Amino acid sequence: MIKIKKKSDKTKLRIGEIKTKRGVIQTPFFMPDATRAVLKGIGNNESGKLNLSAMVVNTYHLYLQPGMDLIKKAGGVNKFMNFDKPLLSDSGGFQVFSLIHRSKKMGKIYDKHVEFKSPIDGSWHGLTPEKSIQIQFDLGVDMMVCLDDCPPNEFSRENLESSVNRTVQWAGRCKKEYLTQIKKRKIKEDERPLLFGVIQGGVELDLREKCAKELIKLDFDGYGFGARPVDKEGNFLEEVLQFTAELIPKDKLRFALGVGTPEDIVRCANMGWDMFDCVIPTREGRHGRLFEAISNFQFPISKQTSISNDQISKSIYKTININNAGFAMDFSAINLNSELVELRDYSRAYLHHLFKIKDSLGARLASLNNLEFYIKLMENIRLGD
RNA sequence: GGGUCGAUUGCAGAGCGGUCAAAUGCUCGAGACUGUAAAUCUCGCGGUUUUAUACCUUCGUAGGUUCGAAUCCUACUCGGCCCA
Repeated sequence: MIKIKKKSDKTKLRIGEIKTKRGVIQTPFFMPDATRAVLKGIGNNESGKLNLSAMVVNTYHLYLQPGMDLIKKAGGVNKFMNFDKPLLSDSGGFQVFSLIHRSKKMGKIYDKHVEFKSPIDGSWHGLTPEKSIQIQFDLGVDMMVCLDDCPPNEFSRENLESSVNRTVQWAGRCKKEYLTQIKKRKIKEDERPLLFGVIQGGVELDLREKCAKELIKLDFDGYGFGARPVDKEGNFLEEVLQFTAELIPKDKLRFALGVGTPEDIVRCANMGWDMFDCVIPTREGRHGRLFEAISNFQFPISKQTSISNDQISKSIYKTININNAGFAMDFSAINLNSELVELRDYSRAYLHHLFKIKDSLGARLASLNNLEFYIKLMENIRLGD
């Protein structure tokens, strides 16, 4: 499925490409989260400027709002949001389960399906693996994800085990429904969306292994890393990520869902993970935190492997909080090295001002800055070592 | 000129004898954010230190009553409104 073009001799980093119906994507790559079919505060037509590989939308959010009838009438989510590059839809598992794990009132998990309450209007909905897949076909995306049971990492072993069992069982139903939909919709082989299974198991390595083995039997295009990639204290689960990457067949795509900080991405790429998505660049941008590359990615960062996250982050980038008083009079460019004219021409003092007066242009500029940083980070990783 | 109401910590604005360094909101200062219930949330915001049911300074100014005053009284200063 993944065509490997280059491998590192020092690490597990692999550089390659994958084919989707909307085009070829160079790996490893990062997808910003456009959860509700919009890159928050930015818009989707920045793709030309930003050189995005792909983006992530969410089954759960779009099903609730604006609803699938509308998306179908719009001609699919790509058309609706005016984005012609590949899209991946997340299954909604993470959202529904995090909703329920945060408040039991918000839903209930059954073996066959999951029920949840819409936080928007309080209405009740059911989600089955089949329904999740059908919705994703209706979205018309390039890559889709099986509905999984996503537990918090600190769950008991017993709970993690049952979530693995449920995830595997649901993955089987997803695959079956996927094949049914392919047939029903008469989708040709080179037009079919890629399907990902999600490996759960929390921090229990043997459960990760069990989950991976069962999923591999079902044969997916790629496999994702389920659950949060960090523990409660925010420590990156390096051992678990490393172990899980090894479980996935070499010709399959490895998708580290929700990863992450730049240093987490570098480390995961060096473990052989191919795909990433995260809210960090856009969310932190909206909150005024800007990523700034040290030495503007002049050298390959994939060399940095066995050193700690802290060291990696210090050697790649620093962040600034544009809200801080020190920027009030800083008339230097937001980012002198940016490809985007507005990031070169607007000053930090002006961006500081925009945040102070809460004008959305501030969020937009900061998010653009961070996305450009992430995209350049991935381009740099793809240089190899 | 007469009457009347008011003056509170950057702003607005509670408080009307002790539990008040003084609610709340904003501003301000800082922090968090990892398959987005996040343009959100957290903390700080008179000073000092031994960080405490501590001390000092503060509720227009100056006095007074009281064990005790931002809160009551008197005068003054300034401001709003009403009447001349």
